[in-house]
Amino acid sequence: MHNHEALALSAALLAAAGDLTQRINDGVVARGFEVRPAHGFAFTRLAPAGATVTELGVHLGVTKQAASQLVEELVRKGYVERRPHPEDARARLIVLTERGWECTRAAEEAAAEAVRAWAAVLGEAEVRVLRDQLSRIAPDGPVRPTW
Amino acid sequence: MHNHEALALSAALLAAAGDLTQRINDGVVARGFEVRPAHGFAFTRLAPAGATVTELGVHLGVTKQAASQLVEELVRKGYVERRPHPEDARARLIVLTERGWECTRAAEEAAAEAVRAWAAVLGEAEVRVLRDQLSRIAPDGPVRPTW
DNA sequence: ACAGGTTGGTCAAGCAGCTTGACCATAGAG
DNA sequence: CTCTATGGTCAAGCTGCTTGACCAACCTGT
Repeated sequence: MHNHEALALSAALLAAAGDLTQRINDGVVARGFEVRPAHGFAFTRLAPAGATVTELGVHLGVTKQAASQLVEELVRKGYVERRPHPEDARARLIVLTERGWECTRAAEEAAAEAVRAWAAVLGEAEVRVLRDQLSRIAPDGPVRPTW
Repeated sequence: MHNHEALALSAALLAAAGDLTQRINDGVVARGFEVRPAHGFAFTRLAPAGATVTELGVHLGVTKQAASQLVEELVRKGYVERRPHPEDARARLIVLTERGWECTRAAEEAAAEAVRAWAAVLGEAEVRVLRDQLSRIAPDGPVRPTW
């Protein structure tokens, strides 16, 4: 593979990621939630069993202070709440509220919608292959919100 | 494909894009260029035959004012220069300097290096398939630098 | 038991990079 | 030869991040 092809791959990857991010966020906003993409990335970390502010910062690739500000905003908008951590009195466990779960489901719907558009171009099977390939590349790297 | 799988695909795509972006930029910086990722995205638009500030803004997904500021920074650092536009006296054609071309080549090398790491995991053929699939999804969408 | 260092979280200030709004010069249509 | 649209810059403002300082709670070793 020549050098300029590698750069083209990068550009295609970034364009696809940007396209998808915008489609999902647009879909969520259209369903009546006041959020930005970074919030969605936070939800995917919080959904399973909650997380601390510091863990959230690692997941998003930002400082814990920035993560704390983001949580503050989500609390204000009613999507999450801070609870005392069951095992560490210093920490707080951030968990989704019912509204937060609704928003997460809306994001899943919007994501499925966007991916269906891809499936129409590539075919269902190809999309599955694409997902499998991608998941082997950066298994649990941080989702860096800005560049 | 279930909804949560679509969201997982999105996450994988974003993580891969973030990973790749950082690797490329790290590689370019290590080769002695003082740039951030947005500059690289600008270069890919400027490389073929130059571009106007407005065109650059469209490519990057920002306002022309923001693009103008970015160009100003690149001029200051010696990577590009503003020339009178051959067909429109209002416009200016932004073109790469020799140093700009060096930086572009460095980015291509760094990108090839990063993609080689992927090929070690997926196999050369799979990477080619990946690129082809991606290029069919968002052919020339803007590279949105922030979210 | 407790001193010393580590870790989770917040407060506060600063800043980089973007946006909006205003403006000028040139282009292009009628 | 006006009238509107377009390319570009200047200026001001804002958002979301960073760095630095700090407190409270944890966790060692002694």
